This record gives sequence, structure tokens and C-alpha cells, in this order.
Amino acid sequence: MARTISPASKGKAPRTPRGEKTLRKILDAALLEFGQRGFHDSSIVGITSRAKVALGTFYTYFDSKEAVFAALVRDMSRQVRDHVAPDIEGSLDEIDRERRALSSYLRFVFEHKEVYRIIDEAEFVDPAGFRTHYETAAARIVTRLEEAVAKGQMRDDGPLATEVRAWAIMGMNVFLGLRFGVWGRQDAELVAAHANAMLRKGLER
Amino acid sequence: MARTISPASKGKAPRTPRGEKTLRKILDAALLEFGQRGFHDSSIVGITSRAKVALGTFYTYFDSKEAVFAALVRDMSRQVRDHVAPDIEGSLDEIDRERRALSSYLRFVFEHKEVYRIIDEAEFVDPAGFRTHYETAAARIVTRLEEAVAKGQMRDDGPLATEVRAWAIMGMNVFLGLRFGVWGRQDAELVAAHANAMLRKGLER
DNA sequence: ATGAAAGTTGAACCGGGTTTCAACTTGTGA
DNA sequence: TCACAAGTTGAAACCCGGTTCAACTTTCAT
Repeated sequence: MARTISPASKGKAPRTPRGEKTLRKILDAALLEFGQRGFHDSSIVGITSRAKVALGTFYTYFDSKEAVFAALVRDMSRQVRDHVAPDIEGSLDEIDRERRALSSYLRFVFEHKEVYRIIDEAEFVDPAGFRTHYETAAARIVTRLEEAVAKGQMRDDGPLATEVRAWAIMGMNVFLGLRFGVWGRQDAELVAAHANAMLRKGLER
Repeated sequence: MARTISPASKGKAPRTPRGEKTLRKILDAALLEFGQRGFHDSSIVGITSRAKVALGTFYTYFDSKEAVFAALVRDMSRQVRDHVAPDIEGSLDEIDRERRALSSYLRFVFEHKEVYRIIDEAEFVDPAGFRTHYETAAARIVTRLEEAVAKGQMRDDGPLATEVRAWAIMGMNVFLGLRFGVWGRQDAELVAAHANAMLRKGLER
């Protein structure tokens, strides 16, 4: 699970390779701990013992329990984006792009249920990070939808319609991730195909 | 905010009118406390002082902090359902029914942001209640979609497609509630109309 | 009227987890 | 080689809120 270093709390960045390695160990351990136990049942001791460092070392890199969590949210948010981005290159058309995005997202959720949980829990532990995550995700979808309009592949019903569609698509993806990725298990391609058919043609007739 | 009494913890039901009144006060206070502060920053003292009862009284009706929360989740789940149900009677057709359901849900979220928050937080505090809430909600949508198929108003692509559509619609509703009900504010009818147009006709062309 | 059941009270107990810190170790540049 | 900066350590201080309980008050059926 390679990961570039996430910015720790202000003024607490590691200054040597040794420090970087330790920070990375703590972040990896925190992901496990929070993912398995949730924010509250997690403890700093739990994190540091998984990371095999002393309790105090934690505070070399983070100001508080909330701070690691926030760092993790930024990290995970980036990971989701970076996972999906390459998978939607070279789609047949703009709506097909959304199918691929969902399929890619579902596959990501399969492998990283902890990430799903952490982003969800951010609503309560790191509200600002949570909001940023979804607002930037929505903004990316809006951009894609505007391209679809520009290419004449989608009806243009004004900016509010676009915003509504983007959030609708995002909500759809998240809940399909919960139902078919975290709770159940279904072929990602199949689920994405069904959802996309609905998106493309609608339900009517 | 009238509310019928929610079952408290087992063997802790009130046996007199006085007890019922106290239980109701505690539940109302708990809704406020949890809605404003979130589960973890909430405290029993916070609840009982809002309710203007002594600390110990809390334990006459509930076994623990988690137990009130769970009772609240059941209650809120029922409230959402009861709010939407009458509003979708006598719709033009089965797909229009979904428009009305969303519109009704959005209006509910406007008035009760706390409820949105509590149900979301249930994912971590009362996972079983959370799952039940969404699974029963999805089941209701599935039933409606099956009716739509039966009436020849919707394409039939098999049971998986129906399940996917139901969860997609639900996720869409929840996220539109977050974006246009909790965070921002938009005319519920307008948002529901845009979302429903997408659902009915799809995005294409 | 009366006593047993139901309900109320809040001080005190209790455990657990975050955060601090001063001593110690490691690495590096001059 | 030496000294200073960076990093590590874990015991203990500190804090806080959930839960208990025995004494007290209210209600209500007989």
C-alpha cells in the first residue's frame, strides 16, 4: 500500500528519512485502527502499538487524535480520485464515462472498505474535510457533464439541473458502493451497467 | 413535535403517565443534544439538563447512552417514513411517485436537519439500526418499482436491475438532501423535478 | 387514609484514554 | 571525532463523562 506522505499537523513535518518512515508507519496503522474500530473505539495506543512505536512518538507528528484522522481523510480522498481518474480515460462517450467511473469506484470499495468507512465518519470527526471531499468530487462530475452538453451528448437544462444531476450521480455511486461493495458483493461491471442504463435512457416505458 | 413513545430499553418502559411524560422529555432532549453536538460530544448530563430531570432519571429508562441513540434512530426512521407516505398518494404515475417522494423527503430534511445527522451517525453508533433503516427504505422503493413494471410503466430488466435502481434512487435522494437541504437551500419541487426528469428520460440526447 | 409501587435525585465511584515531558538514543555535518 | 539537531521513549499527570445506588418523593389502588 504505497502512499506519499500526507502533511501532518502544522510545524510537525518530519525532517529526516527516519522521521518520514515513522510518519508513514503511523498513518498506515491509523488507517487500520480507524477502519476496524471506528474513530471512538480507536485509541492512540492502538495506533502506536500497531505502528510499533512509542506512545509519545505520535505527538511528534500530530497534535491530536482528530488531526491524524483529518490527515487520513485528505489522503483517502486523494486515493479515490487517483484510482478512478485513469480508468475513465478513453470512454466511448461522456455518459459511458460515468459508467466507468462507477465501476472503478466499486472496485476500489471492494478492496478498501476501511476507506469508505473513514470518509463517512469524517462527517462527524472532520466535517470540513468531509465537505471538501464531496464538493470537489461533485465539481469533477459537473465538469464532465458540462463537457457532455458541449459535445451535444446530453440535454442542457441549465446550471441547476447540472448541479442536481451531479449530486444525484454521486449519491447513487456512494449508495451502490455501500450496498454492493461493503455490505454485499456483486460484479462491479454488472451493477455499473444497470445503473448507467438507467442514467442514459431513464426508467420510462 | 408530537411523538408517540418509542420503546426504551428492555424492561424499562414507563408504567404511569408521569413516567411517560418524563421519557418523552428525555427523548426530545436527546434529539436536540445529539443533533447539535453529535454522539460523542453529547453527554448524559447534557441530555438530562436539557430535559430538566436529574442525571439518575436517565437510567430509569435507558441502559446506556447508546441505547437512547438507538431508540432515537428507530423513532426518526419511522418519522421519515410517516412523513413521506401520505405525500405520495395519488400520483400521476409510478415514476411521478418517486418525484413526490423526493420532494417530500427534501421538505422533511429542511425542517429536521438533526434527523438527517442522527441517521447518518447511526452508521457508527448503531450499525444495526442504520442498516435496518436503509434496507427497509430500499425495500419500499423496490415494491414501488415492481408496481411500475407491473403497470407497464417501466422497463423490466430483471431483479438485480430493480435492486440497483432502488439503491441508486435512495442514494440520489439522500445526497440531494445533504446538498440542497442541509448545506444549501433550494426549492424542493424544483430539485425534485430536475432529478425526476433525469430518472424518467435519462440524460441522453 | 395508607402503604406499596413507581419515579426521582445527585453525590460519588470508576475506568479509560489523551496529552505532557524530561531523559535517552540516533544520525549527521563540520 | 564531536556536538547538536532530530527523533524516540513510556511513565504519569490529567481530565472527563458514564454508571451506580441508597435515600427520598409522588402516585394511586384499595
